[in-house]
Amino acid sequence: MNAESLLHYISQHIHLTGEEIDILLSLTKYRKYLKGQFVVQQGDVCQYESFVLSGCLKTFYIDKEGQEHVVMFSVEDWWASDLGSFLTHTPADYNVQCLENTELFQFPYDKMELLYAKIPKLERFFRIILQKAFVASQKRIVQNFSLTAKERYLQFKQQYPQIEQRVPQYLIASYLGITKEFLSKIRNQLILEQ
Amino acid sequence: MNAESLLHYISQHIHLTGEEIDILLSLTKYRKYLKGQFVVQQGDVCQYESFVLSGCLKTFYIDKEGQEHVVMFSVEDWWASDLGSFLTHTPADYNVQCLENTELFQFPYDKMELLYAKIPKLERFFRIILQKAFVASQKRIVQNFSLTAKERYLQFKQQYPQIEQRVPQYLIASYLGITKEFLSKIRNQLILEQ
DNA sequence: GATGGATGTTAATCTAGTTTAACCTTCTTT
DNA sequence: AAAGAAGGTTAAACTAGATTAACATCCATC
Repeated sequence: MNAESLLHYISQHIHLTGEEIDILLSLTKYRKYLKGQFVVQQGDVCQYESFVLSGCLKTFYIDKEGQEHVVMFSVEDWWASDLGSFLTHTPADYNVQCLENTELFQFPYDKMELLYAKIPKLERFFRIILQKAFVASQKRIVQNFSLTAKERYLQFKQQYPQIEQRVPQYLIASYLGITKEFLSKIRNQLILEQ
Repeated sequence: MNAESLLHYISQHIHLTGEEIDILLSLTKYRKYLKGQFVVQQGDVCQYESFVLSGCLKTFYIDKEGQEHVVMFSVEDWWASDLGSFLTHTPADYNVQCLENTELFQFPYDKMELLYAKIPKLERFFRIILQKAFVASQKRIVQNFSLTAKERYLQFKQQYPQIEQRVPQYLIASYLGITKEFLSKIRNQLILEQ
């Protein structure tokens, strides 16, 4: 196990003492998942906020027509969870599934209040990362409206070059809100263009 | 001036002592705007997080074609800001404009760290409202992909009946990511249906 | 009460992106 | 090396929603 990357990530926002680190590690847990395994299933209550130590996951939603919509990808140093379900302890709207063998560091629902009580600085930490996540989410909403599918794809490639390499095309299409056939057409166009 | 509604809103999430309330009020400010006035302008740095005491605002983005895209509406007991600009102190991507005469309670950028230092509980407060905002934002992304324009309109009416009454139709169309002409068509369809 | 600005509607034409369906290419697994 | 799965491509027919343009309505204010 190796919590180094989590501690390094946290240290970019707040400073924890050795004692606080011990408390943090005692109240959270490390877990490995295999490619294909589900960390959260639509309908179940999401029990963890999971920090990605290694690997890659997709968060997706199955709509009433049975269509899959990718909400986000999570790679190293990012989070995976159905936050809505986790916070309100109600059934999850989303699935979270591993696209590769994955190592997670999990913050359990029933330990959160204790964690915040023992390490109040964590309030600040989560406030800061939520601010960033919210800003990014708002930006994505506008882009989905103001950009064409081709522009969104180019933007995605530029913003997440690592993810583009690791994830199958049809999932990227889903993330962009288009069909895999249309993404294939866009890619063909881009090749012809240069 | 009447900070009651802000204090009531805050009290739903954390408890402030009388002394803390005094500090809060001394470091923030009340301001009135007229219909049409801009609270934030695209390109300027956003100086405040503003809590809405009364009135109504739109946050919108002008794209490179000059088209307006409404990102959110803010009414009583909600927030208005370009959070990305506010947090990173960089030029705003969005405009925030009053749709009615509006009373705001403003948290200044250069007082935030002092506020957090003097009232650490505010970290928790903002963490909690950001969690909610992020969850809502993620949900909107999925809905924009998985629902038709008509379904999104019905959903909007149901979720924000107050806003639908107060705001011109063409802005609702923009919020839904469709043209005013198409929204008009949808409304006509809905009338014919029943 | 007329003028103008802001809002809303209707209808014809157009297009970005979907659907369907067939086929191709790679990995895995046996 | 054969046989599937899983992923990716192509192309024709289709549709949700955009665009354009003309007209209608509701006001505020001179």
